[in-house]
Amino acid sequence: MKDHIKKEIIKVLKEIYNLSDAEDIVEIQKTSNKHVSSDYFTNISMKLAKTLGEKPNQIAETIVASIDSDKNYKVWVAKPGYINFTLNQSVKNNIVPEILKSTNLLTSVETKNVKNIIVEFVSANPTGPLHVGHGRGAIYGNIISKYLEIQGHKVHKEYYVNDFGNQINKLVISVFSKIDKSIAQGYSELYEGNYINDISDKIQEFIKNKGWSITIKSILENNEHSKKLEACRKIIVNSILENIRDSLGKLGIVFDDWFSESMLFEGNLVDKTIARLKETGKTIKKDGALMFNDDEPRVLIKSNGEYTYFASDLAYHDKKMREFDRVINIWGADHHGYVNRVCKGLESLGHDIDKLDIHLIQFANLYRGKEKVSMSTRKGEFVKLDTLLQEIGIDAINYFYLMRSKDQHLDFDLEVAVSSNKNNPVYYIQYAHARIEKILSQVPNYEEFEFDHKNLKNKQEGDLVDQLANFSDICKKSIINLKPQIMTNYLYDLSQLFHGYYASERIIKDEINYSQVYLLAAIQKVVKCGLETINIQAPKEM
RNA sequence: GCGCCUGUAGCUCAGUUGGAUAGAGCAUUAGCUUCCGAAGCUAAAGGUCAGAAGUUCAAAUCUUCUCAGGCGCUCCA
Repeated sequence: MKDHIKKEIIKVLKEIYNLSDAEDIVEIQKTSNKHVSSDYFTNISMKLAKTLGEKPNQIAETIVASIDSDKNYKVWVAKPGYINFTLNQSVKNNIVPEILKSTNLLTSVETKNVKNIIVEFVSANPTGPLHVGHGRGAIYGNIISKYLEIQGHKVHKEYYVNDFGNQINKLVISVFSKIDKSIAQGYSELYEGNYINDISDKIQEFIKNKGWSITIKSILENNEHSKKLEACRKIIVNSILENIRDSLGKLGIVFDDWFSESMLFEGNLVDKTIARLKETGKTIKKDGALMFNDDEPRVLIKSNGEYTYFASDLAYHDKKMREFDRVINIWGADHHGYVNRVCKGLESLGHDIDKLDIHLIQFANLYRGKEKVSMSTRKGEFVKLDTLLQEIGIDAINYFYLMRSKDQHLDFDLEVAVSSNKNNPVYYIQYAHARIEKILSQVPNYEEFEFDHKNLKNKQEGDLVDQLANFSDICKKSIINLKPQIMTNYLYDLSQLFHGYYASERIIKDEINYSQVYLLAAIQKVVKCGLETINIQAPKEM
């Protein structure tokens, strides 16, 4: 209908004003103002006022006078020159059967340009269980991947495992020092927490089973035992990774690959990447270290010969850039200072930086009522993601982490998230779905009756129909632009309209208006579809 | 000091490509059950869109500056 109106306007403009570029300047917009009872409007007369030297109102009247009359809508002018189009309600009502007939409500977001995309997210260091600080990135990365899949792209979800370097050594020391306290000497800020104790038990059992009759200290310090140390290191890292994988699995997050940093070194990829970087002349030697010469020199190889995180990260990204059409990283906002460095490095390696998309996620604060929940990672006193899941459930986790733009700091109130009332948007939306289910179950034969577009007349029905008609646009905005919060907001608004309607209009009555039942069925279908796209269940009863 | 994000009602936040009188929820106040789930609904009240200047017929939205908050600027990862 929008396109039809646009064509009509263009036609008129060409006739009256002989405008050759009418196609480019005519815009038909959806009316969002609540005080104006129109569905679409155009601002074309304001745009033309200057060049034509006429008042916008006058131009609008002239255009309207030339528009062929159409049964489907009314055209009218409003100051200072808006041309409004009010669609006939019963024509709009046809969205209801259209939705019900559709086998896939999301076809409008499908792409013709299918790409091979890697989404890397979470990638928390394997030095402890996931805590609530990891939650937002995990849920966000998962939905971004899903959104890209809905669009038809080939998506590869990857977790980058930093199992190389200092923090892993520190982890090993932390575990070993539980067996022999003297090992901790000389180290500060070792990892603490029950999980460290659990793993040290595991190591002790492993050593016992192997029948090794050597001290834990000698495994660590004696070079003869380097293979034994390596075996222990693997057990430690793997048991943490298992825990992480398990936590993510409970959240419905499954990765296609867990790519390990040490693989980069085993395959000499880091050296190869650095060698290529050297060829570009962008590296310098300074104070015995090899540096990438960006705005500021950035260390690749330390003066003691160790590689920095930056070095292996460049190798990793180099690999991703070669293997995929589009590379997406989900990082915490605290990494933003690092973005430029990686981009510059990749550019020097000859990559098209437009292929790389780094999503920085702002931090989320958890509250229990007014009290802020501490996220301190010191001494293991953090709230684990598992604990959060147990407390509020998977649906609330998804919704609350997705309800705000990634650029927005997020305040997440646990008391609201566990409440079973209208204060909790998740319950409110799910309740709408369940309420409709209850009604539909009482008229199981409704499909034997015809939908009549003339039988939805009141204001609330009109508002609901408009909101249903918006769904396709909302999907585009949310799914194509990768903005889940647009979906959560839409579903909340739709539920609100529904609950108001439900309270004022009785559906099951002596003479049932089956068109109303169809309307509810369409609402339910849209709610369900919307919830599914953001990984939330649509319960039939609750 | 430099960089990124944010600033809209008492609180938490929507606000589409710049459009008409600024939108919800919470909290507050006043109401609504012989009836499909009150796990709900209706209404009132609440605004210097951080501030200033600019662009425009039109600015919460774009530009510049100022102020405030969060985060980052290691031979850390």
